[in-house]
Amino acid sequence: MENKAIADLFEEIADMLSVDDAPTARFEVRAYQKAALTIGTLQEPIEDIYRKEGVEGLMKLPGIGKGLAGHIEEYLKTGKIRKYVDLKKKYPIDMKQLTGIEGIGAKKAIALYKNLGIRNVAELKKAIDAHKVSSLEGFGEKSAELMKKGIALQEASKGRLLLGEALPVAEEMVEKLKESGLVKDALVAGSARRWRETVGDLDILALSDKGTEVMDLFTSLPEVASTVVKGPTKTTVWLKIGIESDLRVIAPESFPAALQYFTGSKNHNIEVRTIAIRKGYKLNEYGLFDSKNKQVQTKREEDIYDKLGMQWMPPEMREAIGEVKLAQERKIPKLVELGDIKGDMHTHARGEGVTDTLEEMVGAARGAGLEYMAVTNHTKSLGIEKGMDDAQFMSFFKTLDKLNDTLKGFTVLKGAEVDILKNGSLDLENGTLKAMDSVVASVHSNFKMSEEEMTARVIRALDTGLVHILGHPTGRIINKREAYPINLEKVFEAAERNNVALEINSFPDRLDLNDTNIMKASSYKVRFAIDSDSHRMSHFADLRYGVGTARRGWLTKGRILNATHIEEVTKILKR
DNA sequence: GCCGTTTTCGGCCCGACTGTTTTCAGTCG
Repeated sequence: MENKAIADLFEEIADMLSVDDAPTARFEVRAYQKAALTIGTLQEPIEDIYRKEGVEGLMKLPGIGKGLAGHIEEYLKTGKIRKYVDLKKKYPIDMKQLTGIEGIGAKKAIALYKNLGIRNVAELKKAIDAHKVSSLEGFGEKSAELMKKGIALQEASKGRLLLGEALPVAEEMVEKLKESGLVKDALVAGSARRWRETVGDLDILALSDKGTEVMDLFTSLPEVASTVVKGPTKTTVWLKIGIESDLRVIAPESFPAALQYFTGSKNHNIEVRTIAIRKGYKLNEYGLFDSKNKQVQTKREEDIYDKLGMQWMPPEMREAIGEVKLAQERKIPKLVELGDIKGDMHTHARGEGVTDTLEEMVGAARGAGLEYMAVTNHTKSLGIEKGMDDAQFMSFFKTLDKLNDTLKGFTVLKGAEVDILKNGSLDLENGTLKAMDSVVASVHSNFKMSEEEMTARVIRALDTGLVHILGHPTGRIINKREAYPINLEKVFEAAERNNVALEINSFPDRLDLNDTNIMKASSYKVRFAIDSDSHRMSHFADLRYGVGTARRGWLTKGRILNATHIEEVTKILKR
């Protein structure tokens, strides 16, 4: 996938062009930035588009014309772009690293190079300490100090955080704003509202007419490490968890538009704004305005979409991948919701546990509103997780039978998360597996196989006909481990053939399948299982991340195996 | 460098905030 590399190159070309004095240069800069955004957020590998449709295919992308399509072709063929190489000779600096520091943009980075020969952050640090920066024209003591702080913060920055780490912090801050009585409403917008698997910052909106007081409270919250900028309507802080957070205080008449605007995505907003312009409106974060610049009354986000001839769509869909057209045709699907989930097909619990007991896990599942859970412990080859052998499973199932006799209105299903061994066989006897209600099969070892071998391994497991659910189908751990090489199309075919549901694992660092793979899979006749993979009581709360991911894959309730009551799920599992 | 139901030429989003500037430029989103 070359998308990121090309987007980065375009971004850097834009930065280097931004110091050009030519009157058209600033528009060229914008063109490169827009193209970088398009390519950076493209779902499909750009090399696939080029392979299938050539330069013409590239030119169909928004913001890509003849010139930029030519650059992309050049990069795909030769691995470099001449224009970039030439500019880089002029400015041999680590642009991405320098502009990554708060307060440094392209122009300051280049000014630092021209005047002091600074090429990277290490050299910048030295120059600041030698008081060379503060004496530079256009810079001063304060900006030098700010840069120094920026460097320290960048070093402490965690980049993009898991949604599962960031969202609870955002919710906590929103709660404190609300409790203060200073705001009429507050909520999380941005990529967190879209349930992206990772977030680069947290955008919070507050409805209030006491901007200054709200901001004072915000900057003094215990979650905040330091304040970056502070004004009555917009304040940016660094959070202790290593990312930034923006709070915007919005007036009531602007709230729907602000919510729409700050939820994004940027590409989605560009599409929506284009429609607004075509219909004679102007849409910005303050409101929807008609051709006489008079604000159109909107009470809710829905009203804005409605005025533009569109159906409202859930934030999870707003990634400019076809949802705008669907909204115009009024064909937005009703996405699965957390409340639709009736059971959990993949949990871990023991009769007597080192952590939480079986009874405690059942209590937690009930507390999460579930009607059933399959207990699917690991199998013997996973020693580190105390995997059980055939005899242990059969004896454990007797414990489950006894437990079920004591439960009313809740069912514990018998299952296993059976290891898919290196050769594709399953880690338990067929007879043991046949005694189970729910067999989740997963790969936990030998990740370093070729794509052919891994694909054949998983398909062989599915073709046993003994598997109900394929657990975390790609094995990726966000920010830690890549997906193992596997031909998912072939796996989806095998899942369809064998009536195997594909898991959407809700663990915040797994979310596997992810949104784009769910989309790909949904063209096959397969069900999905949104599972918590709970190892302790608190993990059931993570189901919402799996649901968010399913919604980002545009899934409806009807596609979800465990969005059915116990009677029906039992029927489906029995086949 | 892109783009076209006001244009194949002449437009291209803009507001908040900060620092160093005495009226504005750079950064950010």
